[in-house]
Amino acid sequence: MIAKKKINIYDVARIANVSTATVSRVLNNKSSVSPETRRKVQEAIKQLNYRPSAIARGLVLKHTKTVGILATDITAPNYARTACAMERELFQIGYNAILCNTGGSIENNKTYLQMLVNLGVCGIICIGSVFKNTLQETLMLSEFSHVPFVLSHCQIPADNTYSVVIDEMHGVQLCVEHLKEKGHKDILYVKDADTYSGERKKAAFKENMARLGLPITDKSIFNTYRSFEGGIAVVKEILASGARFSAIIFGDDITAAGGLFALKKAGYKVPQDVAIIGYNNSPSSICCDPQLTTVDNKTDIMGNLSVKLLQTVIEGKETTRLLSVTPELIVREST
Amino acid sequence: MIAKKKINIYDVARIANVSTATVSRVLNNKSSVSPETRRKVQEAIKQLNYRPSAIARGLVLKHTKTVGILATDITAPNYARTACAMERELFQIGYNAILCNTGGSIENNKTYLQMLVNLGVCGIICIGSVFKNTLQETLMLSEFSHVPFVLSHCQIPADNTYSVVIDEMHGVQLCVEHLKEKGHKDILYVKDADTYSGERKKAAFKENMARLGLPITDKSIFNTYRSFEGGIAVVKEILASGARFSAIIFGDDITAAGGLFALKKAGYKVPQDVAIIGYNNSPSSICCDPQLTTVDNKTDIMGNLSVKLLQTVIEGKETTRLLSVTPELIVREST
DNA sequence: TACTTTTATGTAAGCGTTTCCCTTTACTTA
DNA sequence: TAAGTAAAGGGAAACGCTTACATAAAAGTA
Repeated sequence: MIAKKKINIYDVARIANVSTATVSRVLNNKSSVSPETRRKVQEAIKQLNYRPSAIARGLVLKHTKTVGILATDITAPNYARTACAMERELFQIGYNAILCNTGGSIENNKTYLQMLVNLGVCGIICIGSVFKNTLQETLMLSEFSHVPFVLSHCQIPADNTYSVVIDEMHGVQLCVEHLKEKGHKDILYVKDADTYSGERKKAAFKENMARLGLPITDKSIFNTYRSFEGGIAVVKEILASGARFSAIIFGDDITAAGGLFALKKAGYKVPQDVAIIGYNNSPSSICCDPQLTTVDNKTDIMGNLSVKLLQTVIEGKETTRLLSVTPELIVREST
Repeated sequence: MIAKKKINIYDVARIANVSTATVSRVLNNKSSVSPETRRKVQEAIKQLNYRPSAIARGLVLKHTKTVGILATDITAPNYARTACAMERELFQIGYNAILCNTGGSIENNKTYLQMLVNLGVCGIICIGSVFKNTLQETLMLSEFSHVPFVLSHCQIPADNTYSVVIDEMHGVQLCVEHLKEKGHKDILYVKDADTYSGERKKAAFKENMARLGLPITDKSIFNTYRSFEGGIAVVKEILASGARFSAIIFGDDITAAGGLFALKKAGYKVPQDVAIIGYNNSPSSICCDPQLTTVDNKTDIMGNLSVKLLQTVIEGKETTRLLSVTPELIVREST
């Protein structure tokens, strides 16, 4: 570590033979600096290889030009892609992104939220259901409500929040309609996450089945945990339950992949004997054999919209509180 | 937005009837504060719900207690998991993590690097080959060499850097030996990324084939791009080339999955006609049918070690410059 | 010409912390 | 008892920037 004296705005001012105010002005592209002076200053900056300290700037401005992204699990391809899209978009409009992976624990969330605020972020975007419990969530967020934030892939029953969500209702509707068209009647739904969208999809399933006049019984919906193993386990349970079915909709591709695996092991042919639909259009869905029909929920658009929404909130403009994006059914070999 | 006056250390000092110096002392657990005073101050802090500004603190301390993680592509499960592990570990030892997804362009990298420095990070960890070109990389990093940094999943030919890498040589060795044991002689390698580890793996392949006395010709190594489609394309190329082979090692699972797909379409049975090995033990590898034999490169350990290494560098202690972790072969159905 | 306005620049006061350097008080110790 | 030491806490400078205010020069304007 070479002890390198950090050069500051005074050094630049001295070299350029002007005041720090002037340097600051050229730094921030303020008007009323003569071309000649501007040139001198820029030269000095280049010569000294000077970079303004974001921290000092943050102190006086009361904010750093950054926004925090709080993600429950960056390991989920879906969230990872959304986060990437946000990052790109933010970068585009001059913001830096601080990505935090909370793992979903309430304690972690609170700590990270606090840290982001202390760090002077201009806004916060939460990806996914940040807290497990919605009440908790509402309370928690109200504590930080003085900093603009938007919820992505999630929505909570509080009227002071902004969210952009995927239209789960529509996504599931596409699945059910597609299956019905293919002649299926006995359709099962596997819920694999206790999150906002998990609940939404389940509700959407019931509603759409009813709407299309398809049978829905107490053996229409099964629960498991999101993973390959979870998929295997739930299929075993389904088989053991004696439920009638010719198609299964899973809440996520990886769970669907596990289910597919178990189904094939049990002697079922997919899609001949049973059709399968996954969710999220993750890389895994394309690796399955047969390749999974799945729902793409437009992670890029989600990310972009979230950022746009946050921007308007930051700028204090009026805007709608809820943005909904329409997912798309990707039909492949499993149906 | 409620205009909430941010309360500061002066407010606390006033309420607790002490000086700001004392408040600062209890904040930082410094000695020589009487229990009585400490209690008073803590009470005031609680009463006002005061949180010290990380920015102001950063300004005087010359650093915020954060480290930057520069990742080429957070969308790659491998890197995502490493980043998560780092984040957890950093959080553990009291650091905040700023995760940046650069997309790999030189321009982006430079900008992000600069931003991190300006933000006062204590250190930087780069995941993956940050720059495409190694020379560039060396130059670039030397420009930022006054802030401690470590390279993860990458290593460059400069003697002032610290890296933790996966022992690619060993990983590929495991693959080749495993294949040889299974009776394979004509083994192909598909390189799918122009990165540090891509090059390493290719070199390791050649070396191990030679060491084990297996044939290596100008049709032993093929190139493609990392993706499902890339896998399909390269298999078509292999088939068209007339190369002899009974096994293929891919540089990544997703490419292997594409290759598997193409192979099956072409009428090959896996593993009977041809064995396949992927790399990275990603979720996709388990979704394939047959499930892919693959190499797990210990993302958690990589993450943890990177952080530990960075910590010792930050603390200025002597340490080894290169840490190498040993990957593990996960044998599944495709071999 | 004498005035008002505009433009270009400098001065210095913050922003919210930490910490160096004092002072005061209390306690030892010979 | 007097001098010395340690503990507790305060005052104020410093960190590197932005910007309100002040000032001076240049340019209009009647």
